[in-house]
Amino acid sequence: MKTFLSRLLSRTLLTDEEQAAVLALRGTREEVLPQHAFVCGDEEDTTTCLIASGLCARTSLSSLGEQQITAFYMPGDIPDLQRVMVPESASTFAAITSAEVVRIRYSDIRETAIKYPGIAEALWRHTVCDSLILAEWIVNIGRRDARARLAHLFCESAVRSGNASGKSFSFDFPITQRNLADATGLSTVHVNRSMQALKRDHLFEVRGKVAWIDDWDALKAAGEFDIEYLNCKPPVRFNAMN
Amino acid sequence: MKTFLSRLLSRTLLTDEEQAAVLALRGTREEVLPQHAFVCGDEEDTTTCLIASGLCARTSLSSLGEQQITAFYMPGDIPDLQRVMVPESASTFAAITSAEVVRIRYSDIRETAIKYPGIAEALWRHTVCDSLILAEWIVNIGRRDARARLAHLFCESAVRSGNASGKSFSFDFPITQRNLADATGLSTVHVNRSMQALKRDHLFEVRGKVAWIDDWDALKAAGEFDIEYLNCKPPVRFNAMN
DNA sequence: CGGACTATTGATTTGCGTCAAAGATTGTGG
DNA sequence: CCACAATCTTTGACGCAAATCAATAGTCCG
Repeated sequence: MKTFLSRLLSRTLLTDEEQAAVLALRGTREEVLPQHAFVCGDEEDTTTCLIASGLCARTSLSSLGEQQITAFYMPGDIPDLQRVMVPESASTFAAITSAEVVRIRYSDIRETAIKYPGIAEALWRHTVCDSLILAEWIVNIGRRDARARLAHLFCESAVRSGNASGKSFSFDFPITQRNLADATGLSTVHVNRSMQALKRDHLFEVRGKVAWIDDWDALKAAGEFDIEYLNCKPPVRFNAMN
Repeated sequence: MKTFLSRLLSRTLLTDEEQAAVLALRGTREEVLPQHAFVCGDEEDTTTCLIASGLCARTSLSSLGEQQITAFYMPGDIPDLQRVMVPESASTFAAITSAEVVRIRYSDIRETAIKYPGIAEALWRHTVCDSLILAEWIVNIGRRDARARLAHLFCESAVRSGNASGKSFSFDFPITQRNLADATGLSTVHVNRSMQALKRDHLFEVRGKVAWIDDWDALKAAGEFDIEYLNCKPPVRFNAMN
């Protein structure tokens, strides 16, 4: 629950009492194997899943059995937070790495949000930030070629990993080429070739589950990446802090 | 403000007092010409725009000057509602038809939401429903071919127009082929050819700004359209109605 | 050490983009 | 009410980015 709280605090100011209320949330822990799905959004399920560790993705299947990843989620995220407001919006998720998820009843989250307006604000802001990323993905998939599409995704990953600084740096990158293909709407073969091109140009490289960025500015340019949409602003609060 | 209220009421139950508070919101009215942009999201702007009439779209420009539409908005929608929570998330919108927008200070909306938890809930739910559509668009653009992509968009439009019922029906459709190309990530030429294919198969046709659907089930199948994500559920409320 | 993913490579095909130009609509002002 | 401009739609020819198919290497893990 600690990671969840710090994720909320990164965007919204919370009182000590509210912070305690977040930490008081309880759920049941669950292990998920790498590359396995873990929520099929059945009707009876009344829980939300907090990612405690590992990297996960929201996935949708097209009729031909092709997968599309619509978002990545990191520890502290609740990928189906939207169910607090729209319970019938079920989705499927997959663990990229091995992961631990904590299933929290969404009615518990809802009650906490009703009791503490600051928490409601934090959660609402969280869902908004999520949707800003979704809109950017539509632009990415709809209008950029393979190279730029991948570069953009790598930039986003770099910033969200929290390691983006300086001209060159590295960060954990457990995402397989198949996952990248699912996220960008490309084929695995073409992802492979495009990544080789990025490597050749000394922009981006993956060696053993670690990503290496040589020239951050050049990679951002290649992906037409504008960091704004990730909203890395200091935390705010509009509700009164009584 | 009436259309806005009824849009909120379609998903969330509000008390009479809350309804009055929504109707009490004030803004300045503005006309927008067809196919013209109308919010460039400059720093100083502190307003949100409610669509009073007309059809609008959220647009993003790629570096090559190509446009991507990430969402369509109808009367009663507030396309940049997210700014209530994340004010720096500015975007550009374009009127598809001639439109009237009402600029409301987002601080006004925020204060109303703080005062009336039911309104906060309604707005939060509204942003969630928006983002469900965004996720579906990612799947559409990422994994479906031109024909299915267009069919899916037509299905969504049909449902959101409120006219979808029976085997065949029609509804207003002022969206040009260029707009469709911008929304689906295709070229106008290919949109044209794909629409001719849909017409040949008696699935979908546009005649003079009116869409005609001959075989609703077949069109849904062609677009792999599952109405669930549009969340056409009766209104709910989780906050207490004191 | 063997089985199952994951990555890489080459050959071939195709859906879709681009370019270009001709009609069809629509809207505007004289 | 017509003329003319602007936008939208349609068509054809051509090229290319990316998909598909298929097979070979790595790599990880029990």
